[in-house]
Amino acid sequence: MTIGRVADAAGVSIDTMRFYERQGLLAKPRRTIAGYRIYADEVLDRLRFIQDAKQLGFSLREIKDLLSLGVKSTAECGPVTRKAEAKLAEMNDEIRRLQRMRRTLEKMVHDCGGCSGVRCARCHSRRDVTASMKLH
Amino acid sequence: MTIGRVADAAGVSIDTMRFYERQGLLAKPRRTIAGYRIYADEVLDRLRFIQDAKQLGFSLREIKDLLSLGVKSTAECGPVTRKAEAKLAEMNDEIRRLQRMRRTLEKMVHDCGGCSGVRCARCHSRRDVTASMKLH
DNA sequence: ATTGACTCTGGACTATGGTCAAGGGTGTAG
DNA sequence: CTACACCCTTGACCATAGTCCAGAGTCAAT
Repeated sequence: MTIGRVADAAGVSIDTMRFYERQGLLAKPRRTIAGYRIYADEVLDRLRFIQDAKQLGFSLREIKDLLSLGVKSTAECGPVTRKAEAKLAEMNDEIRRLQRMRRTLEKMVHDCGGCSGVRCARCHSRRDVTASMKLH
Repeated sequence: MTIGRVADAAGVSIDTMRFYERQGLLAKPRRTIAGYRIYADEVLDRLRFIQDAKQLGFSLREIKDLLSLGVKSTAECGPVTRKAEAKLAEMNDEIRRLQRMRRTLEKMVHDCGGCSGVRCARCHSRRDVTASMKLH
């Protein structure tokens, strides 16, 4: 298959395919004499894997690592599971961070009811977060 | 105050100060004859505001908007509240997105116990997310 | 033979939030 | 006077995940 057919079948752009190749997520395919890339069907599995992993929140860099693990070994899933668990921990941190931000922002909106402006000259000395945003 | 003193006092770098100025978050300060930036103390309030808003998850672009609202009007906080509420909605979306990803990833890790590799040749036709990552 | 669709490479560009370096001028202390 | 710390501007660079473009070559059909 040429790059265009693969791209269509996988729902990615030709540019994305070439980009993934540069990034090491797709192996360098063989070429025709003219230099056209020729792919075997398996590349579609790989592209599917990449898209799934992206949806799970993995970065391309992380997906590359996952792929290199999976390709090397069909006997142990430990490393993959560990990566997944590490990612899970990261995601939990990020969720908690967002939740903290949300609480603070909610509080700010709630405390504001009908006040006057973003900054309050009387707040200068208060250094809890949002002190400078606190409304009268 | 010169830029270096302000930067030290606010805990940002000189480069950051100049960057904020370019981005329109800090007003262009007056200059000495030699061209040195001279700041009044109020710039510290502004920098504090920026840091607080950053902690709340606002982008510099959004902070710029908040500042322009706050500066223009001391009489209405409606626009600010509305921006905060819009941000809140965005954050809720993002939290939910992350939670969905987390659930999927948790499921994948859980279903995996002791299996063999990242990709499974038998999964080709299953197109729910993680089909391509599902382990035997 | 020519048209149109496809492919190639290399490099520039997007947004975000800065950081760093080069090459120069300024200010102050000894 | 000289050294050193500070400041100036311009412009390049980091990661992320691509997108887009120019200019050239290729392939298939008419």
